[in-house]
Amino acid sequence: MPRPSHVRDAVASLLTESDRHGWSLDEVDQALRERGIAADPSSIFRALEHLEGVGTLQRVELADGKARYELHQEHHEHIVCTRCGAIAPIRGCLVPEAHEAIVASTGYLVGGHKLLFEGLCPACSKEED
Amino acid sequence: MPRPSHVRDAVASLLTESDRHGWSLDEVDQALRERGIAADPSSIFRALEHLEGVGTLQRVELADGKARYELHQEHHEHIVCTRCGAIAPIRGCLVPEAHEAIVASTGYLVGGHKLLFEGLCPACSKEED
DNA sequence: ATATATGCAAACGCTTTGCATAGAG
DNA sequence: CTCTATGCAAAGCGTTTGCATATAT
Repeated sequence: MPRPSHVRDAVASLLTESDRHGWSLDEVDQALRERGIAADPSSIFRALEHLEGVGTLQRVELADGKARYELHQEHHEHIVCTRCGAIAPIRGCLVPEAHEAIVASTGYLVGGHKLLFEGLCPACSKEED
Repeated sequence: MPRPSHVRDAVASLLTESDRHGWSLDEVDQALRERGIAADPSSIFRALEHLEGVGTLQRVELADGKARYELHQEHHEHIVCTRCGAIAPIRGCLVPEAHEAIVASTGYLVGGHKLLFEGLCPACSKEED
């Protein structure tokens, strides 16, 4: 029988209770510490891995080379601030059904897509004068 | 005055003469060896970095965490084969002018986007029966 | 003589794994 | 006793940098 797993539980609560997207391992680590929970990075890694395996989380790649996780939910895109790195979700799908056109031009069978916008978050756009 | 730079020149010719997109450092290294040119990874890295700096190449991120380079050219997207990793370009822009909608929903000022399709390349889709 | 491209080796950041331990059932 | 979550330490992997060397001008 499984033992209680404080790290895994803490990671799950954190990502469930926050509406933040695209958590890196370090960001999870830091947020846990702020909640008074110190956990080893490898434990957080395994927690994220496990929660992805059971379908609670999904891994997203935001083109900065870091593994990022968020609640597994309906398809959506992200926008990342090029100045401070803040990540916001963009609900809905902005990519038209271009599958046929892509098959025609490349011969590839399209399985899915990842769309990432870049820009300035509200706070950073103010400070840029 | 600059000295001749065989590594940099070889990298530039390679990426210019091939129509392949999204070269990783390792792929460049291997292709150079096949051309009979052995170069240290750090030299290839610096060559890519330099060629990006002078505008010959551009760095692209294809969500696998590797730094990838290709000829600097007009905006286009990519599709990557989930089975063998082959990369093909998709000419034109498939993302509608959703900037106003994104500003409305997120408050971010949109600067650009990166769109990556995933699928099966022609060769792999045959072998999948 | 000066400037720079290169190789070599090592540092680095982040991810991942091996191993021993501790603690719940 | 058995099984699993955890910490600790170390290995991996790709990128990046410091340093000494070689070489063209």
